[in-house]
Amino acid sequence: MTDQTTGRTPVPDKPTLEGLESRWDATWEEHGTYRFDRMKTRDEVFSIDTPPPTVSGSLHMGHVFSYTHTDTVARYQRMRGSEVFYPMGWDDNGLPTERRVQNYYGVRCDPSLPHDPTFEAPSDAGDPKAIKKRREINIGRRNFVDLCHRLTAEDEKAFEALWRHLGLSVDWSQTYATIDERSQRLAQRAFLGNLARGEAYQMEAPSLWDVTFRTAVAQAELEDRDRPGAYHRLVFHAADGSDVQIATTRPELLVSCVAVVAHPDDERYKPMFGHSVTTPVFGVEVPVLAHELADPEKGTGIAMICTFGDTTDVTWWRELNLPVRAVIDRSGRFAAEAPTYIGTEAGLAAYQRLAGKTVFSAQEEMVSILGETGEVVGEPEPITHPVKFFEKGDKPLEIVTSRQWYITNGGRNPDLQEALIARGDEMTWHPPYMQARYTNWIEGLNGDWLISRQRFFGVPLPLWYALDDTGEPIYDHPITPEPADLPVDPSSDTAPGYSENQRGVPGGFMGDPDVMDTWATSSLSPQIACGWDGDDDLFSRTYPMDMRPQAHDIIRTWLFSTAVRSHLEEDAAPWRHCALSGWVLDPDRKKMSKSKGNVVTPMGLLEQYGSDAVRYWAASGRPGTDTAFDDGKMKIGRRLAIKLLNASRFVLGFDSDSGQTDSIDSSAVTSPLDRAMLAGLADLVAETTAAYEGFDYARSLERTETFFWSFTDDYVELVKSRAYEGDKAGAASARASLRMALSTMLRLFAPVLPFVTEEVWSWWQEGSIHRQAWPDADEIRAAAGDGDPALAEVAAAALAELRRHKTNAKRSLVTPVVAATITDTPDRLNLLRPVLADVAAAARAEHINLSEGEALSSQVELEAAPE
RNA sequence: GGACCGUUAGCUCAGUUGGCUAGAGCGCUCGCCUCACACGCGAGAGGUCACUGGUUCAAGUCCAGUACGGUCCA
Repeated sequence: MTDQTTGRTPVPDKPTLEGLESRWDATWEEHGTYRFDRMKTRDEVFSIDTPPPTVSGSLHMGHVFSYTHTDTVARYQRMRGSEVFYPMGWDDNGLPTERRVQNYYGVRCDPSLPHDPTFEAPSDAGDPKAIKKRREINIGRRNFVDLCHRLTAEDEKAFEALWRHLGLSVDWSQTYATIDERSQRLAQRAFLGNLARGEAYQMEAPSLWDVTFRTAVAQAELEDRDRPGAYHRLVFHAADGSDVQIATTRPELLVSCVAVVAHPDDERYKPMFGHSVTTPVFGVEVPVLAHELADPEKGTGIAMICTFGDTTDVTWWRELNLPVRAVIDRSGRFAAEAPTYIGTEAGLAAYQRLAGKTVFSAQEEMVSILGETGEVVGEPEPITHPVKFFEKGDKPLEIVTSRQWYITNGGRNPDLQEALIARGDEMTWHPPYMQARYTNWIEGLNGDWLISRQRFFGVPLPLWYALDDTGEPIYDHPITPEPADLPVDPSSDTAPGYSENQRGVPGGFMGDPDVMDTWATSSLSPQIACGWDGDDDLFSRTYPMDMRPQAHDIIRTWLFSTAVRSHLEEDAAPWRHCALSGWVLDPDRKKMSKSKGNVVTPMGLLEQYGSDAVRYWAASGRPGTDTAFDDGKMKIGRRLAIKLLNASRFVLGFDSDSGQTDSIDSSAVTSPLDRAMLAGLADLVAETTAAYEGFDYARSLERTETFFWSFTDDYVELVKSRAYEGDKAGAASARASLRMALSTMLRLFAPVLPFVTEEVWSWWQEGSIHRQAWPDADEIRAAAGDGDPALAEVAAAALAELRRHKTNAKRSLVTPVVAATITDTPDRLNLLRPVLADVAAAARAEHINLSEGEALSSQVELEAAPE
């Protein structure tokens, strides 16, 4: 029930946490509590670049963990008086969504199929059994993309509902999706800018290729996985009739061998440099070359260079100016046509046995051919070696030569590399050692950023190519759209200066079929959020952004690519602070991930323990530190929230002496114990403020919590009877101090426990606690006057000493004390004297004698136990 | 192989520029219906601060090395 005149709700008899989330979320929405006021100037604004979560699938505890950290900082900044700009985006383009749509609807995209305007989503969507029975339906690209939009729209709703339940103080009127029209326009415009400035270029080059997804992948998407393999010793033939044994893990690539290579200092092979050898089976003559990347310890110390077995082959190919002899096509199979450089009948016959085979079966076939010709020595020697995989794929990557688009990122330009590393110094890293990850990644780059993807659900590359008289595309001069026409889809929009019936015909045009890498759009999140494409006013008030939070595993991808784009576009670092959060580990200290099957879904936990409790767990994880999933910690958080309700009920149960429920009369604070408590509180405020200034929400929470528990366990017990029945001044002092402490601690807890603190605030104050001023240490210190925190500590220790007697006697704590003597050092007794009356009252003692001694001890006589 | 992080009570973790007898919570044991709270309160047991050496009046803290665990990159 709400009081009509004050807007306050009365203190309930039995306060509870149940239902706080939906009630306060609705109120905050109604009052626009987290709405951004765009009239504020840049120095008044704190802008947060929330990395848009990928909407495919579900949110996991890692999201809850990391986003809670961000929210605590957002709430702190808001209370400090900053106007917080805190938009939320969704990153829904790209492969994960495509896979999800394929599985959910049981469809497959076939870009060669025409658009079907009458197509409707399969009615058995979401039913894996039914889909398995009927098999996948092939649909055209536009129909497929429609389904992607449809599914992600549902996901976005579910995500927003969860975020609201968790209590993120996001301005929900400021959402975007990296695939929405505005983001597409912006991403294409940025790309065209890169192109005009020479930062984007296309190149026919070897690139890593996933044969399952049939797309190129970038360096940032790679991971090494250890796989079993084997060295096969192949016999090459020198001109003088001698043989050379060369060990390889990929004998099937023998046909694409272009050279053999050994270390320049390797005495075994020095005499052969400059000469040539012929390959077994195929009889192709290849040179013997020297290069320091050839490892004398590996295999026989001399390696064959193929097109392309691994990234070292690519390096050798580039640095040694070798020809290309590609045999594997984009589906990962050997080409049907035998290469023309095979000069022998036997070689051609051998190739026919490989044609059309996958890499795996071609290897078996090649080994048996080598066995037949006797050009393999001994048994294969099994080894385990790292193999490159697409992080989302499950087949080893092949290297194929293809025409791809790149954005420069320092991987081929030392000056740019240095400049990007220097950008790292413009940002403050939390924790600081994370900057090393950024620097190391840039130093290890070996190529530019490959941004084109042979996929469907993404932002199209905004380009067309003129076709020459034979129908071949003229890549050197791509046709670009007018800025006003953006966004464009070159596969359905007509190139400027052409008519649609010229598509695909000689003398006509073709659209670039590729889309951009997801990160080519999401790396522009500061530009998208801040209105770079036309809202210069907003941009000037929010960019560069103040804070970018993320988990530490995406430093190399998202963080870095965003830094690249801001550097190229704005000549600036995108943010002032980078906050890195750790991972959520399962109790066995393994990273929680879907593939490991150890994920816990957040909504059940939020409902079971309450959002504040789950946030408490999350905020206990220090910045950058991996944290074990721990529902025990959530139970503690829940206990804390309940304690706050009950302690508040106690404090607010006393009538305010001024008659105003919300007022605090600091001049009433006269008792030494009250002043001591408030002095400690002032120290707490100073410490937690400093912690938040360093983005250390965990430290702030820990200190506040410790203070709060001793407040309830000791201080409240010590002043309880004085507050109830003390003399007028003593009671007034206790009541005012209790209120001041409550008001302060509620605000200190508010960033972590937004629901319960708002609930309690509403019992006695007007407006949202989340728009109140952060507590001021000086103000509290002024009220504390000459207060010394040591008095409160001595009082608590004395009370504990008296409690111990009752506990040891197995008596209730309310058992009256007939006689008591406390012994302690003179110094501590001097601290104790001013607060002795409060100690005696809390211990139910009429009188306490003091005695000087070496250390704290006591003699106590309790009232006789009833018979 | 390179870089970074970590190792403190059974568990999860604090411990700031070196400075009293190393702390908290959970768990465990025992007790207590106490006028905010039994979803609570009180008390107790529990540690060779991974190891070795060094600096210092003084080291969990600083330095060097080792071991183990983790992450990122080759």
